[in-house]
Amino acid sequence: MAKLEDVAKKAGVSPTTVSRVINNYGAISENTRNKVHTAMKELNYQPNSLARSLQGKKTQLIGLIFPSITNPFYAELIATIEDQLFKSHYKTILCNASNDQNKERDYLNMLVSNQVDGIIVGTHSKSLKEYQEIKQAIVSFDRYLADSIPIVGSDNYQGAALAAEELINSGASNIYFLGNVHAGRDLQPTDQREIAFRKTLAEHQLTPNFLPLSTEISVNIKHMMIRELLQKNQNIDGIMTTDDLTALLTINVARELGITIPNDLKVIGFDGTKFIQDYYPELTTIAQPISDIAELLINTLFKQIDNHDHYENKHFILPNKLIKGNTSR
Amino acid sequence: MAKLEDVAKKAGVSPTTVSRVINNYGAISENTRNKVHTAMKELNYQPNSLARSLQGKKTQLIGLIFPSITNPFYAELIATIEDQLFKSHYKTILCNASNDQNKERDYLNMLVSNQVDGIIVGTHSKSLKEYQEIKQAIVSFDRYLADSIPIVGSDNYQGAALAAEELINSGASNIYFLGNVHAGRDLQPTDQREIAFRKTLAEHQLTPNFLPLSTEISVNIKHMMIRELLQKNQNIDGIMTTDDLTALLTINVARELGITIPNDLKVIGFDGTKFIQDYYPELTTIAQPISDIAELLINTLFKQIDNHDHYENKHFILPNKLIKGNTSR
DNA sequence: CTGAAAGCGCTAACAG
DNA sequence: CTGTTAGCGCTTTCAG
Repeated sequence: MAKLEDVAKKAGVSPTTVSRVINNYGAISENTRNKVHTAMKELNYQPNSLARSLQGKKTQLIGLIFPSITNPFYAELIATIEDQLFKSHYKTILCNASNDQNKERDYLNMLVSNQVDGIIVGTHSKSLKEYQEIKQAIVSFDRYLADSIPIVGSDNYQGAALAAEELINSGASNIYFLGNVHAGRDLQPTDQREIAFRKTLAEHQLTPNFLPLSTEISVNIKHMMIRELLQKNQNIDGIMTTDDLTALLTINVARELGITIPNDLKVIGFDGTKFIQDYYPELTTIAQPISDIAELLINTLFKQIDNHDHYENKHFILPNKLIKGNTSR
Repeated sequence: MAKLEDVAKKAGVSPTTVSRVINNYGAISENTRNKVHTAMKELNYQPNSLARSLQGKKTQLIGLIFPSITNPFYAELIATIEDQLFKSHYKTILCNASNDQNKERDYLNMLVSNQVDGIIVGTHSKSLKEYQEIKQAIVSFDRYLADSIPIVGSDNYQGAALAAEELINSGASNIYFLGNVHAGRDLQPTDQREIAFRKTLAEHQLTPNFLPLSTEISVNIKHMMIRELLQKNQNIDGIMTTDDLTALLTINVARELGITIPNDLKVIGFDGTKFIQDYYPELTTIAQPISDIAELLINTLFKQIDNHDHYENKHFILPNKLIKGNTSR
């Protein structure tokens, strides 16, 4: 691996000069600049980022910690963030925490050790105490980590209320909520979905019903649980889920059991990724504004990096939209 | 950010001693070890990886360059690789090249500058000449990059032949191949799918038909093109696609047009991710051995890193499997 | 416009 | 068992 000094020798100049042309710093004669460029080409020189960042220069690296990359919602959010960061000349280090606290901690430490300029956290398990002590710029997607860490998310309350109303307007009255149900301790932003569901149904004098489905359990088991629910409870006529994949599962189960959608049963999902709109357009769902979320996450991070802004108990909330398919109405 | 020297002062020892306890190197008395640990805790010390790696120590970082993370096949392959690497105490830097040559080049340079211990490349556009000059350990998924870069992939020929035979055995005779069609210049491993398709049909005295669908074009346009094909060509009775998503699209179009699957039309996909098996179990498809691919990619990389093995025109090929759903037969 | 020298945070001989 | 010293590859005063 050629180093700066090699380039300097080859070009017949000092290391300082080479550094200057690389960084476009100070005044350099056209002649020496050319000599240096030629030498760099010939040696196939790649600057060593480690050495450079060791001086305190920015790494131009942003770490993302997310619970999963196989879930289309996270995949699209991550891809959008990555794309926008790239356009701002930042590279992304993606860490897949897999809903595993220890892994999350390891990756967080790795990011800190590698001096990333900022961190975007999207994990949804209970939060690590380590976040309290982070010195770098940091922002969270839809989850409380610490008072000093700003949160960006969609309006879970509004979205879920929209979903419940859509089911009710479609004529459903025996409605179930499938998905993560609030554990009991600290309230996270996504718990607003459950709260909105209860409230909206109450406003219409309807009883809210629940099938708790933790993110931990396997898809096959979820499938089985939904199947049991629909078999035992033939009068269910409305289901809202906390993500689109569970809605897909529900539709599959309904088909297996000969339940007609939307006549016998109305289904509405949550997330509304491009993936679902492309490959499962029939699904009615609540679409989160992925692109806006990404942009706001990044802006909030950049304000910390560039202006040393500091936040305290800050929560940015973006509105969701209803996408009407054929599984409701 | 506390540094090693701060810890040393606080513990009343030399920097070397602190370095020794951090790296578990040499002999240290229980007493000093404790003092150092206490000091580290109190200062919330995180070693600076950059400084450490600058000495030539390994970074324990592996870079992945993939064309997309929103495609379920890549998402699952990436997640599997990441998981296995993590278990071997390597962290992953995921780079999303988005089918963009310049982005791919930028990320490659970034990985080299950041001194990653190895690189796994899964992009499928035409290859950058930069790969010729890479000095680090490197391995490619299903694509030729340079003679010195080993390739790991599934048996595209066998998989596609399996798919074509499944359609023929299901009674199809007017069969189309939808997906990437070989451009004409250099032959990539995935081009074997098209070759196998032609060959297999010829063996059965059938004419191969094609609807070329580049990965570049948008899903909506693909949808439209498939719709036109099926409308104009009512006697098509078999379709094989080069990925499962295109198969999903085909099924959607068929439903729109009132074409019954598998009676009127048999469809078979390619990839067979867990995602498809979970949420679209009816699809008949060719499953790539994702977990084996991940393992072999990593082993091949580790042999270069640990044993300084060197490969020349090496191509590892893993077999595919048929997964029977209800869209064929 | 160009160079010499110091130092970023850490590790690795070499001493003791 | 512990400390001193030099140096990884680069940037950055400070001189000229």
